Amino acid sequence: MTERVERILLPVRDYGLDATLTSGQAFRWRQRGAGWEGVVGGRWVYLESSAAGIHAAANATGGDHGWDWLVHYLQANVILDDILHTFPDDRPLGESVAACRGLRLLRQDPWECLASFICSSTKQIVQIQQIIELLCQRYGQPLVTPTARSPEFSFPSPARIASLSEADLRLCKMGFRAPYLREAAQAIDTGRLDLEHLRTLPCPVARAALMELPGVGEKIANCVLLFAYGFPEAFPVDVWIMRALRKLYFPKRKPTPNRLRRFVETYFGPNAGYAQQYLFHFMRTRRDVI
DNA sequence: AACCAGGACACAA
DNA sequence: TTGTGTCATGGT
Repeated sequence: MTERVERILLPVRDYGLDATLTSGQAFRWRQRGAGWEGVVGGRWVYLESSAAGIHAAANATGGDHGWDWLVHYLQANVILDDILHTFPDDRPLGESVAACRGLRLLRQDPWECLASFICSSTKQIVQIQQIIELLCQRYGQPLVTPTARSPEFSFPSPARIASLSEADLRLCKMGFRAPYLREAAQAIDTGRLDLEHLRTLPCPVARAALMELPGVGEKIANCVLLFAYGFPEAFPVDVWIMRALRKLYFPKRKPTPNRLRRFVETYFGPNAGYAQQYLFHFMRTRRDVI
């Protein structure tokens, strides 16, 4: 089939593309040449940053709303300084911001984000990437890509995954998470959970709704609230963040879950989720410092 | 080669 | 409420 690649320059400042795409919030970006190749909203995309901004290449779609979908995904219209100014002024956060210049939060598709993080529990990021890639290769739909390029696949829909057996899913190396993913897909496919409706709800209500799903606890729910719905106060606490918080802010003895919740939602301010992402990426890339 | 990974859950005390 | 075992897989 024929395809035509369109290109654009998004003139965005303070955008750390590498940090953003490798900070464990999205799992389908692969380094290719000087940039990154991935799939957004069912389209193949190539991104490369330069001093002028982000160069993007994607298939022509028929000119509906131009590149709005990509600007929205990248959150390229967000004024990063406005976010950073709301952070508390302490040393670990200051070092994290300095080391992770331009780190952003993406605005992902809720289903892909939810499914990805259901597969994430006690897995390293590289393994999560492998699981997601297997899932897409096996059960996604082939996408139009530039010629002479390896085939890309869409992220399988809730209906598609709901139609699979647990054994089918285990072929993607997701182990005990397979029944969780299957049941979540069924809940959404049958309409028992409406992911679009969650956008309109207050953050705590949306969190409670997500946690109704098997295999979705507070941490995974917060990842979806932050990375897909854009609730900037959602604060996922994984093992890395827990280690950082205990060492930096609770050196005496470890806080109870309730104490920890109250701390992160008061201390880090209205954009606690952004602060969390900076601490997380800093911890994982400069392990020696903290 | 042990140890651990962007956890959740059932169950014990 | 807080602690422990279990689940599956493979990277480091």
